[in-house]
Amino acid sequence: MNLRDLEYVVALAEHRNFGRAADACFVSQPTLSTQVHKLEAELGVTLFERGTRETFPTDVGRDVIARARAVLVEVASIREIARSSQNPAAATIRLGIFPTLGPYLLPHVIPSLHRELPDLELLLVEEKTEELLRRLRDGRLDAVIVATPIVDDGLHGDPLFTEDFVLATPSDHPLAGRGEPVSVAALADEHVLLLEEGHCLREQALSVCHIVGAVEREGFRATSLETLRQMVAAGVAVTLLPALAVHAPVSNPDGVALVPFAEPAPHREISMFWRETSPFHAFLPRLAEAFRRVPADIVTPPHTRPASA
Amino acid sequence: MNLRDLEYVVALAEHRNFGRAADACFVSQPTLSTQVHKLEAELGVTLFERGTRETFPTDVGRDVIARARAVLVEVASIREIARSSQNPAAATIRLGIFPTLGPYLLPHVIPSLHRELPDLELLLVEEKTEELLRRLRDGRLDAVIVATPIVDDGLHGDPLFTEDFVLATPSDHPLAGRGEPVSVAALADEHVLLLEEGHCLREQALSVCHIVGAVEREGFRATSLETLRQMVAAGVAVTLLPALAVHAPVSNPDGVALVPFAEPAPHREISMFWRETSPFHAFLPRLAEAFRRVPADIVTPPHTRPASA
DNA sequence: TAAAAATACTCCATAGGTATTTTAT
DNA sequence: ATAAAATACCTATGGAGTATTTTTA
Repeated sequence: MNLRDLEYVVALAEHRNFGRAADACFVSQPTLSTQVHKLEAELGVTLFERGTRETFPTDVGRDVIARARAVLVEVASIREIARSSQNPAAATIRLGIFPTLGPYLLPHVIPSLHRELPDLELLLVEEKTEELLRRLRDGRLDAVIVATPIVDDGLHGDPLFTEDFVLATPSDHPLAGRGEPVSVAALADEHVLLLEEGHCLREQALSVCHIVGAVEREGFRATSLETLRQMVAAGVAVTLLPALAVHAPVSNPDGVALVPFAEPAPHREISMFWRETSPFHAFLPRLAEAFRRVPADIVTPPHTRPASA
Repeated sequence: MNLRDLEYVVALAEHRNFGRAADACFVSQPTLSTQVHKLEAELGVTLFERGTRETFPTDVGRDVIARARAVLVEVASIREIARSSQNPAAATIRLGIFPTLGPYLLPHVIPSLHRELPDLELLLVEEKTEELLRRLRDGRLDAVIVATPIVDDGLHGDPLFTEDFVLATPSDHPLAGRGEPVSVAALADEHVLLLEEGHCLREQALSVCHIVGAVEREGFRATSLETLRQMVAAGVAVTLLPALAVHAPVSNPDGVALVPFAEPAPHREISMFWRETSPFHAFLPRLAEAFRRVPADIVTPPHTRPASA
């Protein structure tokens, strides 16, 4: 058994086809085929059921491949430990961020980040929270930025900031008023437009609705925050938008009125998470620090009670 | 990098000497030397400081070696998963047990265990609890039997039984009486003989002493339970012995009187622990079950309140 | 001057390649 | 009939050996 063999079985489990797995490993199909065979012979078990159309792992195969993945993650971290001992700041970090935050947070952070850590390479991935955490746990991501609370097991979390929600209404909506803060209670009996299932913003807005007695606007579920915004502009209903999504450099379409909530405003807590065993464990607090550099008039720094106006 | 290289650096970190590490890996010194060099070149870091008298890991080396160990544990578990898929009961289990229990528990369990699981190979290790847990966590043991509570992180525990303590006194001691149960409170103001530091039996007996106001007999600390027993026989002082240590097939020396405690008797909880990620995770409950087969007149099965007489 | 590690060099096991055959739908 | 996997066979990288030199306490 050697590390290359483990890459082969992991690739084969992934691609379910010897030829494609071989391509992914940059070897020929016979090479991958014989090596997988040899590993099966060495272990004395069949790891894959070969079908002509598709190849898939046996029960033992699944267990073995899960361990093989763990081995490869450890090996990658050995390489990273060695590299980072030369220059910790020259890391390549695979960072995941969820869709209703990423596009609005990154413009505030990336420029200064690039200035402070010029050798840092950030590979950004935008996925829903559930997928981000899955990828973080199995080593496909090095860190994620998500809204707390999360069910964490073996993950280390570092709070970044608290982001208030604001009310977005069609301009001619009664609640639009003249932009003065409005109480959350004013939402009672409103029909609120929400994102589709799986977005954490949907759950966050829903929990606000449950508290004050608002209900979801039936029949429409937006697939992105931008769609949501456009639907409000089209006069369909009101919605909750996170603060970063309504501040410069983001511009708001005509027909949408933004109404801040009176304190205590509904909000969400944003944190960065990584595996305690990550090879970047010592470096990631510096990255988190950079992500805290969002103007305090947009978000609230962690461990700070929102000041009542 | 390949798995053999990782074995080399782990062995070298262990033996702190190229020649001895090479012997341990069954290769020649130049082979190990060149392979370690190549790995250092590949990683671009020095993993070991070479001295003529001794060789030891650099800071990066220590981190790398820790990960290398983790890799090798995972690889061992891949082999074990494959093997156990053929015959789960033919496992070779490295089982640790602490010194004041092992010699008295095993005779009650091994014979029937051997009958029920004839293909099972048990490698028994007797060490103090702290060392057992260290070895369990780093993969040198597959399971341990220790007294709860323990600080567990990622360990799975399965309660085995509750073992009462009995009072052992010199035969001419006032508390010896005629063997009738004696209250724990009777220990107040007694000087109790204890084991040396590091034995969990010492801590267990000490906590009983603290409750009733007994103190440690100064000047003597026994290094084993058998020594303790002999010192009681010699009339030095009283002590607490665990139930299994005073029942057949163990025989007690002349000059020692055994006095049971009245309910509720002081006792200790014995459990088996293993890593949640152990390749034996599915099998070990069967082993635990076997270790519960101790006559109920000696110990109390788990989740059973001791019946008041 | 000894003990330990590094170097020189040789060898061969095996990972990997190409060409081809076998298998299953 | 066709796509996929297995087999045959060849090549060459690199892991492991022995013999020897270099290093340092």
